[in-house]
Amino acid sequence: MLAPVAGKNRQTVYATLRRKVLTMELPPGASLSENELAAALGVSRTPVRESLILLAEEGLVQVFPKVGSFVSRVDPVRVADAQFLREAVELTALDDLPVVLDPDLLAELGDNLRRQDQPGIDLEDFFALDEEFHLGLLKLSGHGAAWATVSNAKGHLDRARRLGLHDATPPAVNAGQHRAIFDAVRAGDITEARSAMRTHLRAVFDDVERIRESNPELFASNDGSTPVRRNVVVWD
Amino acid sequence: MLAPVAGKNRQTVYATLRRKVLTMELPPGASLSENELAAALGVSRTPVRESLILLAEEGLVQVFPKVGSFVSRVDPVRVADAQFLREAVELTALDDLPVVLDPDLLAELGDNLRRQDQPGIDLEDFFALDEEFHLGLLKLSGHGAAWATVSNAKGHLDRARRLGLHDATPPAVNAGQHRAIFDAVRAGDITEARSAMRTHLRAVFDDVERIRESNPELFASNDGSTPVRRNVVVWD
DNA sequence: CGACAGACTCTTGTATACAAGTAACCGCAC
DNA sequence: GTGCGGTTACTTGTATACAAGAGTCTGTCG
Repeated sequence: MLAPVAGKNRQTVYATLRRKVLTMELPPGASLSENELAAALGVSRTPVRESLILLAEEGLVQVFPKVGSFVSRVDPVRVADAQFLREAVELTALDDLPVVLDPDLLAELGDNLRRQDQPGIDLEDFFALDEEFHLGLLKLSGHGAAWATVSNAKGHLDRARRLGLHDATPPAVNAGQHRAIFDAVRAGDITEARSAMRTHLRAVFDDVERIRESNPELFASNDGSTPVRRNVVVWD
Repeated sequence: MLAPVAGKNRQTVYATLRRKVLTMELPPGASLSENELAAALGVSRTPVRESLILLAEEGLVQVFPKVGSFVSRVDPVRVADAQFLREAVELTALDDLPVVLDPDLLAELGDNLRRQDQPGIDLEDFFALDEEFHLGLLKLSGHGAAWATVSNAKGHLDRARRLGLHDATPPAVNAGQHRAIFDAVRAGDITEARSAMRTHLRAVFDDVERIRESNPELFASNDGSTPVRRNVVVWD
């Protein structure tokens, strides 16, 4: 059951639905009836429908005319695409690092890393710090604006990571990789920074592959056929 | 005046409006009243509105509640962002080129280059070939899917290029740069390919800067202030 | 002549009504 | 039991009605 939201505008509905999809509260395959969502959120179909159109544009939702709307399964092709895009952007950004690094951003990143190292850290908190860390690195090279594109493209990747908590690399290991990148960046060793970043991103990608093997039902088939339509309605 | 479209569905309306914005038929600052567009296209407000929402998400349109919707001015920040993204993706893709290149794709690229070399080629045709060429290079390295993201992000860049035809690098020069990239790729010289690609993309970026100097009214101010709202209605 | 107030028009945002089609379900015939 | 046909409920797509605010224009008053 979805709780009604405060504001009844489209932005709120969109943000709510997007969050629920990304956090797997609405898992892949879940049915997203415009009428049901509108009733549950206490608004009319219009803002719900417009939100679904945007989510469909991001690939997080699939709309089948006259049939229904469903949360997308994780598409391996899109995951690989996001992985490549992310590597390309984050590695190239390292090449553009200025000689003198912004001390404020450096301090922020250092603080971020310290928080990542907290033992028993909540996974949602860790993901948030992870996002912030990578965004911070991009800002350091003056390409913070590119994060929006990367973030948008890697929606599928994130969903898989959030789900397969068991099979994923533990936060402590990720935090260690983050620190390796950060140390190399601070030392001005671009080559080492690139290497560490590549190792880190590849590890994330491998996580997704492991998750896929243990939770195949959340992934789309990769045989190039038409996407699955009728799905189990997992929600409620 | 906009001619009515064949199909009355949203996809058609969206494609029509997007094309008119990208080709500058609807120039930056043009007013986009949902009612007017609906009447002109022979549909209701609904598909028009949904199309405008998508275009706004791409940054091609700005919507001011209770005031109006307008074609966005070219935003230098977004242009630089798209430039960085494009460089990152296309250069990184070159690193991933396989040892043995797909002969079909090579033939396609060669044919494309021949068509680019036609003297007195129409500029719209050249832009189409340009797109196809860069997409082909990405396909060659197995990352064709990334083009969608690049293409989406570089909307602002394309608009500027299409407009400032006078100040832009002539097609023949661009075609020459394309051929230099292609030759290096075919020869397996990744370093040279990267160099040629960088030169080419930087030239495109410089074009935009020249266009900006001669057509400042089409660009948003880069002082970080709020975007211009009331604009000259260029259309009709 | 200038400034201010109010009406009016136009805008987007939201809610609702209608249209068209799909798929599931139920009952009947065999 | 099994297969088939019709009905029914539900889906998205589109059109329209209503709401609320912003901006302009005009008339009036000082």
